[in-house]
Amino acid sequence: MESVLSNRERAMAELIQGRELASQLNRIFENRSFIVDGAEGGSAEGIVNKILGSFVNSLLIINGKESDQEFVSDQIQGNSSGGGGVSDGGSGGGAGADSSSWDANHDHAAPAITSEGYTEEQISCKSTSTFKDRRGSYKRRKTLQNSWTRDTPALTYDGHAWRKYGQKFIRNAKHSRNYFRCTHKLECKATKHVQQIQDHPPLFRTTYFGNHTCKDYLNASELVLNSASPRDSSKFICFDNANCLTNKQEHHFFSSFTSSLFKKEAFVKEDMPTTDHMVKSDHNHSSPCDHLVSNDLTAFESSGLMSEFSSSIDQYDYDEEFSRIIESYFENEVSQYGF
DNA sequence: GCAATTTGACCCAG
DNA sequence: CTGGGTCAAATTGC
Repeated sequence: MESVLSNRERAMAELIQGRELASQLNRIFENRSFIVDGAEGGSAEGIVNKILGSFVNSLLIINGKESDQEFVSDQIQGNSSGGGGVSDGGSGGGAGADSSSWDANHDHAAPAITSEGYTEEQISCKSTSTFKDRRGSYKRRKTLQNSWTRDTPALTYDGHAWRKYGQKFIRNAKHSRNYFRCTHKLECKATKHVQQIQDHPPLFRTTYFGNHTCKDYLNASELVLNSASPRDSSKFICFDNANCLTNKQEHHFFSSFTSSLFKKEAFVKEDMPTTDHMVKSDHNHSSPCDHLVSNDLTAFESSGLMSEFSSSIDQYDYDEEFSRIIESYFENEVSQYGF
């Protein structure tokens, strides 16, 4: 049996390794041609995953759960590698960042609104339909311009708050399709729909339409986890703070960690180039790269790492030195990128 | 009471 | 004509 001191030293080593990886990440952001060895070591995502892996490893060591390391590592890698590794979750759709031709189309397609909010055309139809039920009275968009899709194994947060406005069983599809629009529907016309296209392993296809014109995508505090079934379509995870995430008492570090991740996402949205995570980018749309961090959240979320992570923090009676290292680990290194 | 979700109705592009 | 996309009343949850 190894002593706590020994474990601590090894945990420190893991953290130091993670620190070095964070430095690599820094170099990647500074020089995108940066190359390291390893299968996916050269990608920002890969390095982020390694950082997370190191951090989790250190916590597992501290808690004597090293046997789980391999599992944890597999989970992290598994959620980040391969075509299906895109971890924008189904319902947690991302936001478009481009200028939106769809917005224009959508706006243009929107018929003249009367004082009652209906077009003259629609009003003319009242005679044939019940005056009371005006459902479906709208001008459907003509094309799917400015849309793009993502296939992901899980449903994760994408930085935006979405409201579900419809659900439909699609012909020849096993699962229903769920329709979402931005919560700020008055000022933002971004929409998306999510459909589970595969059962084993689960694969969700999210199709985005238009771009977010609302500015507070960092304020979105909820995450739709799974909308595959009607009953499950309203599961949310609150990322406001560590409480929501872990159902445990707030932990300063973890809280800052999660909030930092979303700051990072905003950074990535603006500065990162298109990555290969977009399974299909069509309609002349250059994909917004907003999933670097989301992927990592997925890794935590889908593998149960979040709970493991937080519980480890809770259980470990860390001293000030350890706390300092952890905080500097992210604040000094990663915060350079706006985490 | 308010906001979000559910769900059936309806419209319209293809 | 069909079926995907959207609307909005009803329902649910906080």
